[in-house]
Amino acid sequence: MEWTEDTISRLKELWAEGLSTAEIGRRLSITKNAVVGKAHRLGLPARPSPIRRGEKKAAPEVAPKATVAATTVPPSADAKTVETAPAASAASAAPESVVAAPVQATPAAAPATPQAAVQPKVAKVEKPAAPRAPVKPKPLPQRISDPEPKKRRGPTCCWPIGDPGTPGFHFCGAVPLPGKPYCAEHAQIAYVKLRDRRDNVA
DNA sequence: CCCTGATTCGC
DNA sequence: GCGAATCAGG
Repeated sequence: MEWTEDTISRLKELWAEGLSTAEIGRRLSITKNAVVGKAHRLGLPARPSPIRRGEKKAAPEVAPKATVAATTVPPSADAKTVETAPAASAASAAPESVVAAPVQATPAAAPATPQAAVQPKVAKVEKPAAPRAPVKPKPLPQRISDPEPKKRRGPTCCWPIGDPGTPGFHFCGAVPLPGKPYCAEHAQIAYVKLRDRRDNVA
């Protein structure tokens, strides 16, 4: 792996987005190990790791202090789902780019590439958590297509290009696939099967 | 089993 | 420096 300025930059970016290492790896076409390894060497801030290894069982200190410790939970959350971070960040950062991607909200809206849209695991994402919560008169999501034909600024691919916060940063801007927030080119790398990944010890 | 990230260690 | 192998927790 050739860690060029560009790839490193991209790594940092995605890492900061809160994507999982495997997810980043997929994006950069490398393994998660490579991602983690590099991230570590770069001194990137470690993200909430499930484990803690090399445990030195020293003092059986029970509860020294009840330090509140504001657990900073990055917005990684659903990185593993079908959609991936760029959309999220794009939605929040994009000045005028279309609304948030309705991709996962409307599975049927993406018949183009069933490979990604029809992940069985996606089902778990939708979980009616509030059983007794009164049904909210949720405002219906406005569709992508512009209601005003006259000022029809079509949807644009919101794949991030460059480093957010830097002058050159922008979004792809190409015409996205129907029902998708990305153009054909970026959709191809944005949607990856959960299976068939390179990190499961082939 | 699947996932996750961290560390180790041969290269 | 690199990353596969390994470890370890959910």
